Amino acid sequence: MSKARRLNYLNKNFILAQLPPDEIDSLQPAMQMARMTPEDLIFRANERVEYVYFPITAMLSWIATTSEGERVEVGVVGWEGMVGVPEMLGYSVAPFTVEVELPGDVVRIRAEVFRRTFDRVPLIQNLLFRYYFTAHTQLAQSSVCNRFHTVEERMNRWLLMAHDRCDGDELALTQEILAGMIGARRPAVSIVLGNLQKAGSIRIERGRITILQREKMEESACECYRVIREAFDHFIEDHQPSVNGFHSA
Amino acid sequence: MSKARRLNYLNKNFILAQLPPDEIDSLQPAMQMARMTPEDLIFRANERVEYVYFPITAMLSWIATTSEGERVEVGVVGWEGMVGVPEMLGYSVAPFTVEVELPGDVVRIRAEVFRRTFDRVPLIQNLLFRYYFTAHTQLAQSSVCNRFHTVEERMNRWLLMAHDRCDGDELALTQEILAGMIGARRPAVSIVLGNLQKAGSIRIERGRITILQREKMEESACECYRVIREAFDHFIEDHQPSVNGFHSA
DNA sequence: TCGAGTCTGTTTCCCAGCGAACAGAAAAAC
DNA sequence: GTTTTTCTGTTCGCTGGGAAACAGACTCGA
Repeated sequence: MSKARRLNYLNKNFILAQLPPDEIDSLQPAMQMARMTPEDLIFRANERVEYVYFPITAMLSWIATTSEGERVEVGVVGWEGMVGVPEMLGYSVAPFTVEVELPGDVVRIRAEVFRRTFDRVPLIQNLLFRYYFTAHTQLAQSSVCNRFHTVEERMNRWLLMAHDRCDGDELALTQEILAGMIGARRPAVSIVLGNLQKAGSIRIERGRITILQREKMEESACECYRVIREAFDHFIEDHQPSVNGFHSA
Repeated sequence: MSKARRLNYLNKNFILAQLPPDEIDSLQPAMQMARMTPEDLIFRANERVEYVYFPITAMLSWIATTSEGERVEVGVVGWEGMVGVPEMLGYSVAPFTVEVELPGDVVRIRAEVFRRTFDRVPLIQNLLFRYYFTAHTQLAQSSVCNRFHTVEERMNRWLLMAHDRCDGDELALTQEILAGMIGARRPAVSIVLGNLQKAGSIRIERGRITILQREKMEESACECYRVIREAFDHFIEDHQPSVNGFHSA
């Protein structure tokens, strides 16, 4: 699986791309493009949702936490998705935290504006329902992966998923943040990253990880990456029957 | 939180109960009541979905597995829910396995019949979308619980969730099955159950666990039980504004 | 240019729970 | 009844990775 075959979508968000042109036009005044960095919070669990977000080059994460402060990512949201569904369904607070994991651009729309469109257009409801279903598969597979697989396997999976959603081969994140993503301690991450670098798969710099040999990482990742990837490919394919090559590689 | 306050719903499935009477009438010929036991498979991952299922007293589980045969439950489905949403969205295969965990009654409807209703009635689409959103919270919390909490905490959570969905205080399951649910080995389950019995919370018999002191178990469970419970309460409450007391205990 | 702050590499100790194995008890089949 | 199967209780060695701690390296602001 190569990363290249998604480059068609780099310039826009997949969900937004499915909207009929006249709906896009009507949303235009309420849309803003913004550059987000990991310091920007999207939602904190149980706080009010004001905007819905459609990532372009940024990568967001759903984070689940315990009262002891442990945290693990349960799902990623990139150019293929959105966050803010709860508000569309009439829930005024988000059930968990959403953070910016990799800096980049997002489109945001005030929740009440997008909700009017959502309520009026069955196509969008169906699209988001399908997206949520896809996310369901992602959550389930992450769950079994977080339970049974080693730090090394989980890290391979995460880096590949991040690579699918970022712009280029460089991931701007610290090992501390990465540890929070895969639900491990920083020292464990440090050791595993060191091994990956020795193997030539990645290059480590302060605050940055560069993917060098994606293929090697795919080999050593657990099947969870493939399962999740196929779920998303299936979602994309359903709505883009005319695009050649996306799912056939 | 007491179990008693849901007894109103014991005789019917919550989703079905929300359907307009005329829709129920039209579905009636395609509906069957069936008694299911853990030997009956509902869906196996990647196989075709023929029926949608609405549990009454049975409890079903979503199971995620790895290629090594490890397995963990990622969500439970009881009287409050249904399985078969993928088929409604046009996916002909289920993304993961669904099994009967506790024996009991279910209502089943041929998938293509229920899909016609789903396609025609926006109310049902919205209802199922909300249900899926609720399940999302459940998956996310299960994920962090499976990652960080001890076997004892996870078992307390699971037993409470099962107790909420079964008929009475007896859970008909083996320790082997329970181990698969919480993603642990059987010996660990055996030891923890022994401790719970010593504490007077449960009674263990061959193939059966009886809940004796629910309150004590709620105290020693992690917060994950409460988080998931509140998500479901919220879902139920939204659609039952006239029912007093359900959410206020 | 220097020092404070941040990020990374590594070490040591320690334990929950996995893996494997087996004996005893209950149920089911004969 | 007796045999066979299934389920449960328990033991023990082993290990991945959690918890804590610290030194070195890089960055940036004053």
